[in-house]
Amino acid sequence: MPPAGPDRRPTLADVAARAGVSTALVSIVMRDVPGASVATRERVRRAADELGYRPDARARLLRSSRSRLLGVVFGVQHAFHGDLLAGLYDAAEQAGYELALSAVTPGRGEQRAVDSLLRDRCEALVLLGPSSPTAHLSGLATRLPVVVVARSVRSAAVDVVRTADDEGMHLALDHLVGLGHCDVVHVDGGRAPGAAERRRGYREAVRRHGLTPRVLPGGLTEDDGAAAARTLLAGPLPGAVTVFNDRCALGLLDVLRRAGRTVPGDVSVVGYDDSRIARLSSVDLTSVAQDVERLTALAVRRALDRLDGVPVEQRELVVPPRLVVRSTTAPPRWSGRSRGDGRAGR
Amino acid sequence: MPPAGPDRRPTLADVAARAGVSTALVSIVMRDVPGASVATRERVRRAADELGYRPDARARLLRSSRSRLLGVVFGVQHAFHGDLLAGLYDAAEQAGYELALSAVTPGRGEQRAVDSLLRDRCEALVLLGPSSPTAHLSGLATRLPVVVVARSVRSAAVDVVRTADDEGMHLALDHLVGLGHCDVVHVDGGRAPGAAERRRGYREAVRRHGLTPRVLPGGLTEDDGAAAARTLLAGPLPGAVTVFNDRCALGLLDVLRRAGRTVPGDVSVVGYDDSRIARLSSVDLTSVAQDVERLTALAVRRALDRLDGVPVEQRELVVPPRLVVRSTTAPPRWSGRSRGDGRAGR
DNA sequence: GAGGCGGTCTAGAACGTTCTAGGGCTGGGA
DNA sequence: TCCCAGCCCTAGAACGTTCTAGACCGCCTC
Repeated sequence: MPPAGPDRRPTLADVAARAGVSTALVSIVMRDVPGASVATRERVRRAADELGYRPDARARLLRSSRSRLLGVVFGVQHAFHGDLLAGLYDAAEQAGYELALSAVTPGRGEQRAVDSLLRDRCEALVLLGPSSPTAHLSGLATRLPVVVVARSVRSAAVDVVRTADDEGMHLALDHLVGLGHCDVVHVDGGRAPGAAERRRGYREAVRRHGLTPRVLPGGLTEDDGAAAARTLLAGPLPGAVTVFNDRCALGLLDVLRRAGRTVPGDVSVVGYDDSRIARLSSVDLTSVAQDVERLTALAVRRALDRLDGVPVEQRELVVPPRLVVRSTTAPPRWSGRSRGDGRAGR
Repeated sequence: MPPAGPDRRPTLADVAARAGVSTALVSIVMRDVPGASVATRERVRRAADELGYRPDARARLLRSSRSRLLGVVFGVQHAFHGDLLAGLYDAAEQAGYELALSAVTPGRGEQRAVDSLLRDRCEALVLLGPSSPTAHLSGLATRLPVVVVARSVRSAAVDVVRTADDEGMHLALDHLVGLGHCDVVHVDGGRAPGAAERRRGYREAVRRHGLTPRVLPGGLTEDDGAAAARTLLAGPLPGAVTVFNDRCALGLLDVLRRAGRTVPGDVSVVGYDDSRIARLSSVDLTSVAQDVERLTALAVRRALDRLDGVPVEQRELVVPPRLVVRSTTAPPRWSGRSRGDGRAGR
């Protein structure tokens, strides 16, 4: 269907020649800005269609000082980043911006991902759970607005949009304590983004309820959870466990169940992220949900505010999480409240 | 550290002025091509560093006819696409190409993902498991080389790089039959890319072994697998099950085990993709592995061959899979061969 | 001493857009 | 009649690179 030569892409000039007008006018028509009569618009449009003309993003951006391009660095491994990407696309589109994606892979570090976006003349950068040192991020932020999502960064130069992870742990503990639990262990995320906040939130919440905290080393994969479960099985089982994220919780669940323990019968388990896996009917994991839509909308908004020089009041935007109660939490066996359906709050 | 004004990015001209040379010479130095003395190189490099100069990819690509840019469309939902991306980055880098990423999300269809890449002046397109109709892909391929990965397309215009899915199912069945199984059910992937080939491969292999095929509707998520498991539990259990992919297998495993059936004791299960989940020690799923490195290397190679006008002999490149035997497969209980360790081949 | 040659370097024209100035019209008011 | 405003349209200069031609210099060769 597309016509003729695979030799050269048609340009504005080709369309102009065919329609018998100037390139400037074609540009006007293609951008849908005022300055052309209806009749000409029609004619130009037809010529463009016949030639299969597509505007050249490079040339366009080269000319106009604003690139209306938002760079996003994401990790290819993290399912959660996929969700964030979807939200970012939506938010960027509403603001009239395009996204330029750059992935971090096992063979391609954050530095390289960022470099490629800088070459692309992005106006601002959105980094999903970056692992670069703070100093490096600060340096980057002197060049262009940098918004970090899902990790907290102690630097006055970069903006942060994140979930109130401590609050999420409070929700989890309120829920568990409300069910009657009084020994809740936390399986940690180590150095992963958000892990420190969640650990801190757990400690606070446990103390607030007058209980004693116990933190077990974990990580962000199922294997880390499985290892933690084995540690747990070595001693007397706690009544409940909060886990750094859903993946880790999954590994933990699996090992516990294979060891003959029932969930939530013997142990209650709370995950984090409310990932697709958690929502599956076969898993049905109680989990702390991050508000993806809000996180992404705020991240884009903040980047644009910085670009427009809008004064911002707080560098860090914290979005409240939400507890999604499913079937891995229930009153403890010994509590005499075992008729509870596991979905009741306090 | 980066100097002075956040007002304007330094350009070639700025560096040239500071180093006291022409822009052309700076260009030569930055590109590391012959045509400048060591002394000047040194001087220009220093000037560039001092200014924090970064080349502008847009302008660069605008000028040079070849963009050395490969467009990749991927689905934000699919973990497997993440693996492929990592491989594509490696392959592209070795060939001196850059990748331009465009994601398909719930709110952003394939068409839009492709359009944005076309505007970016990519030289060729790599589509990961696209769902567009064949006719549409053919149309696209008249504009620029199109390589489809992990889906087979009946169009003379587009190249395909995929795993020999039928062969994968043969491997799975040879393994199971070798263990002594004679009733193997397949849980299907429906309309998902690759599902048809795997189903066909299953049917062929079963017939070849003189057994009778039985295909159960499934899908690509854990929930689909869970549903299939419930169907299975309604009747007499087969000795073994092959499943469309690992995620689906996971859901199936979960439901079977919760119903008190043991794997591989009561049923053997084989997944597909050898995903990270399958490899986890707690899951340890026997699975058919796709050769990601080879798939991606071939995809890039093929795209470049088309660009260079190298004549290609076969439009479809089929990569053999590999069976990774883990602990979800073992001889059937009734077979009298129960002392087999489940890892033995035929 | 003329000519040629390799090594450095530069001027200026691309590349495909958008933007700034302005040039013709047409029509309406003084 | 003249002027001005408004519409539609165009010429030509950007944007930041790369590429093509060629200039200049010193040295070697004949």
